[in-house]
Amino acid sequence: MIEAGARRREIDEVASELFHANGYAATSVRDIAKALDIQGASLYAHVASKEDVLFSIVDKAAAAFEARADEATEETAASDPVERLAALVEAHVDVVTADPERASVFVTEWRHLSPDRRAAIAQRRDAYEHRFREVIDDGITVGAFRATDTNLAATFILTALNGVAAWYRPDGRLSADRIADTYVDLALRSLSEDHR
Amino acid sequence: MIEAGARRREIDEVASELFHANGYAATSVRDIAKALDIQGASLYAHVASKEDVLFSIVDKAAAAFEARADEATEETAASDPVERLAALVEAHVDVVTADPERASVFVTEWRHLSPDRRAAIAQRRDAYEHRFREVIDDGITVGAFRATDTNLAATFILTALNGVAAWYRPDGRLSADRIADTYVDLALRSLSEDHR
DNA sequence: TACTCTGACTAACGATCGTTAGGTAGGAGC
DNA sequence: GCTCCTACCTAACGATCGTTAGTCAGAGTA
Repeated sequence: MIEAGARRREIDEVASELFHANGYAATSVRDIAKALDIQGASLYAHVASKEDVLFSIVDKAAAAFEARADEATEETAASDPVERLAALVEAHVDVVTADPERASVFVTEWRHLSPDRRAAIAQRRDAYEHRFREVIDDGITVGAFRATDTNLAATFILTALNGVAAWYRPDGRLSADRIADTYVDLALRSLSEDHR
Repeated sequence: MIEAGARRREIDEVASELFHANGYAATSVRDIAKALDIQGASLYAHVASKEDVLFSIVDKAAAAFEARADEATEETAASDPVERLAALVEAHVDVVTADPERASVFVTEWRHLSPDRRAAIAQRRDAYEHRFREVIDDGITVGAFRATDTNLAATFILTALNGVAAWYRPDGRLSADRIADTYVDLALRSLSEDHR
């Protein structure tokens, strides 16, 4: 009971790659099966539906973002908004670069979930994004940040962070750490008080 | 000969909406036809293939970005990099908000083009993004900007700009102008020299 | 009036889709 | 040795996919 399906995890893994590369709708159940060297119908011994696979991936990705944001928030709970935002940005980039396929599917394919699940994910995403808005607001209050519109600033930053999932390659020119550091710097400066 | 197919333009329009809402792969030819109150097969009186419709949309979007960037570059040719980048960012947001569905399809669905067309679009996109990298480099040279990695900074900004296509609604809380102004501010400050 | 062109139509093609049904080889547990 | 379970198989279901073929009403043109 401790081993909850090694094959099930393989399915999520190859499905992540295929959904990332070609999109959910353009990936068939038989495509996923072929990547595992089994028949399309055999997948249904492990999975109730194609959408279940998508949800499993999206759900895990959401949980990963939430967990790392929790850590980042706890570690920097009492510190100033600048450090807290830096920790949130770094955590986000870490999650993306740790599993870019999964993150990419989370960001771009969630609209293919059933209405119920889509709504649930939308709510979690909103709660997650709220953390960014909150820390930006705090920063404005204490005079560390300046922004004409908190929501827009948070969207600007979060969109840029999510975009990493679309182009990051583990064997690419830029290490995950380098990206995280640079993005923290860009995000903080986009909100910096002392411009010009 | 001056009227190059009013119906053809309608097809692109409704296809943009459907591709934006559900994605290219999840939108059938019959879906597009239904939105025009005709039969699926009747579309082929105007169009050679489904992919042609996608390409038409993507091609027009690419042309719109290029044209507005040309204008922005000409207007600010001799001025300083700060103004030139501001003009580029504003132009980009303008194009996106002027037709968010088309822009969204351009940003997210181009991978479903045939290899030839995909390569051609990738090249145009690269040339377009080069304008941003160039002006950022110029800004660093004259001491107006600071960035540890020009490519990464350009990607950060461009990703954020493209993201507008995903959430902008003409009847939403934020006007297109407001978004453009705020995003110009955020982009410029993310590169500002005098931080802290 | 006769002709052509335009923009639809119906019908159907073969392919592929997600999914179900039913079967079976092989290892684990009694 | 018998049973059960796991993980796969083959075959097939009905639906839907992009696309082609062939037809036709109506408008414009000679």
